[in-house]
Amino acid sequence: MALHSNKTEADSSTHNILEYARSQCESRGTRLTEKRRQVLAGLVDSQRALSAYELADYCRDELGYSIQAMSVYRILDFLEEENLVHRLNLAKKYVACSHIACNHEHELSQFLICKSCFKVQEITIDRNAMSSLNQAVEAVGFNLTSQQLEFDCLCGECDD
Amino acid sequence: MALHSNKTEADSSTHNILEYARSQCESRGTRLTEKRRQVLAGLVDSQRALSAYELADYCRDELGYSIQAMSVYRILDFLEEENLVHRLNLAKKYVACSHIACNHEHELSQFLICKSCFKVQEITIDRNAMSSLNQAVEAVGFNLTSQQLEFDCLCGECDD
DNA sequence: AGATTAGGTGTTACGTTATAACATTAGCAT
DNA sequence: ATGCTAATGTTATAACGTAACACCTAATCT
Repeated sequence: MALHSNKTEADSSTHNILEYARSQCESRGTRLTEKRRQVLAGLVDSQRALSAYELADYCRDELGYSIQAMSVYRILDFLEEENLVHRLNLAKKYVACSHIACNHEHELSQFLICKSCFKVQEITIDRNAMSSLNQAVEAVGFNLTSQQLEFDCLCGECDD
Repeated sequence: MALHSNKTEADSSTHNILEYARSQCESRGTRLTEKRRQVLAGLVDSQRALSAYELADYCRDELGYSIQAMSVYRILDFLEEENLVHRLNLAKKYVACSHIACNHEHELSQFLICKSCFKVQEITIDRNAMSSLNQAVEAVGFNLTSQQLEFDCLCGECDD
């Protein structure tokens, strides 16, 4: 029995995503280093939103990778700039972009975050509703800093 | 010159709000203690969103009240239960409810938070837009935990 | 009034998220 | 190899928040 499970991090979908990430970075002239690949793999693999510290633990405990929490922060910053992960301010956690391996240009999406189990669901809100929101905001002299909104939710499993 | 400015915390509008808070607590059988009154006064007086620690500093430096940060947390919890303040999760700060001194039943409101100066503006989003948002959320099996949404913004003064 | 009880506040310690600063290592170019 | 830049390791610290316990004050009961 191994010291850690080291399960097949690279199952088919994870593998596809990492391949996409590699080509994405290559085309942008950035480097998807081994550590960065591992952090992204951990986040994809977990299928949840994780804090930087939780992600460091996950990489160590579930995948056998050793990455310092401080490095995780830096790597998450990098991955966010590459549009591979999203920082969720409300939950103070991070998720892999659900559209990573999609070919189509991704729509502007919003994030539903289960406050209990931290599953994250991306949705795309009706254009009229978004435009009505933007109008209401502008009417009082404000502007949204991002159209990628986040909403505290309960998912079906955690809701009573 | 005094050790602190101790400016007239109880200008007319602040005074009205504190009077409202007192009657509100009285009718609910809760106690608006001196410390609680001071914390609320500080938050109203600042006219911004403040963190618990910032509020403790504000009370000390601007109003001459000495309140421990830990007590501020407890008092903010109390004031939130009394519907006198709102916790803003996105900004990790707190604001006095803008409708405190209004007589009319307050509409369900959303909070626009300037990420730069932390001014907070409450708006009420179009009913159709809110219902369309709720439908989109429910369509994927989630539910909003609160209709009092928060949006990261820039206000007119801070926006370029 | 005095005793009892509950509520409120002071105090200390700790947990979590995040950043800063500097040392060290790895990868690349000349 | 030399040197440069990027990436990571390491340590310290800041900001936000909670937990636990001690102490004090206010309300209630007899």
